[in-house]
Amino acid sequence: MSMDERQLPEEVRESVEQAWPLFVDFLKKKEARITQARKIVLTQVFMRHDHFCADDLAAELSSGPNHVSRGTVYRTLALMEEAGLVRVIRDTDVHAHYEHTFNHPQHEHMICDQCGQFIEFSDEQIVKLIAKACSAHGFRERTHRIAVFGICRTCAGGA
Amino acid sequence: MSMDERQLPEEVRESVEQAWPLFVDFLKKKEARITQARKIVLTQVFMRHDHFCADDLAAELSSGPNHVSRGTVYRTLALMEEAGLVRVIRDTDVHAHYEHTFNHPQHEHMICDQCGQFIEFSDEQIVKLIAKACSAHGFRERTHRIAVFGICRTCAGGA
DNA sequence: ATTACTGCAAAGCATTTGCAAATGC
DNA sequence: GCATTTGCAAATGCTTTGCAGTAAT
Repeated sequence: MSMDERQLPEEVRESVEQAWPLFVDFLKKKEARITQARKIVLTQVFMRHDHFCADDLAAELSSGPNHVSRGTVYRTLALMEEAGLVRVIRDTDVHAHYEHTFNHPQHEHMICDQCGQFIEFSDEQIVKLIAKACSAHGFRERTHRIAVFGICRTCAGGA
Repeated sequence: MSMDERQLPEEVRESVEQAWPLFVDFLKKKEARITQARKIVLTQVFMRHDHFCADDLAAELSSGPNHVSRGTVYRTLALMEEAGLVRVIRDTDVHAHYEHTFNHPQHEHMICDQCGQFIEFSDEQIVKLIAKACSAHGFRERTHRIAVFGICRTCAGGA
């Protein structure tokens, strides 16, 4: 329960010191509470260099002095995402989506947050730039996937 | 069990007539069998205009003359993906991945099929082009996600 | 005849949720 | 003190799997 910040690596402490006030503001605006558990989760997030999965984080916090339950970790991560402090880079939608590729050239998708509609678009330039980035990194591309999230014209304009 | 093709809409029948032989070739190379169930699933895939989820497809085939079990639908979809006839546009990886956004500007990812490593890259041009595509579609972007799948330099070069 | 595939139902597994106890305000 | 959170464990829901029967080669 202590959340003793003196034990944190320097750069982690720095990030936490900057990010925590932002989360506090967000929570206040939402009229939600500032709790120990939320601070512990936020701190643990910044302990990770980059990518992590919710479940690993939950496992790390499942024991020890800074114990936070699995459910709370998931709930807090959702809040942090809403606050813009964390980004989902690979999600598990309720289920997998497919499309057939036959007579259906590569294209990308915009997905409406509100109605869930998929809008297809394609851009040769983008495809080329991705290929370029790959060769710059010595990465052999098999396929790529672009998803843009936001609000579609209908949902934005209408009712 | 009949798979009576005379009842299929014209353009569906056409796609199936072209795609099925490709799947047959793929299965032969793999020394797998050409089965009724596999043809039914393939046909059903082409009945869908574009996006569909595995579970819906399974539901559609769970009764009626062209009955195929849920397990088989999932197994066949995996084969069709391997054959390149279908593309996953939104997947359920084992679990969700996150990253913090604080002091960590927007960037994209290359994900190695073999070692699972995430390689970060960013390209201002791509971001601009996506924004442009969005405004062309009247889509209000909240965020986007690019994932490139393939083989990383280490896995390609080494052992 | 073999051997792979299918169907079924049960198991897996990350994530979510209900509820009583705890904590922040 | 009152309302939100938390922890726990049970539920959820998509997907996978084991196994016995069935179909393809």
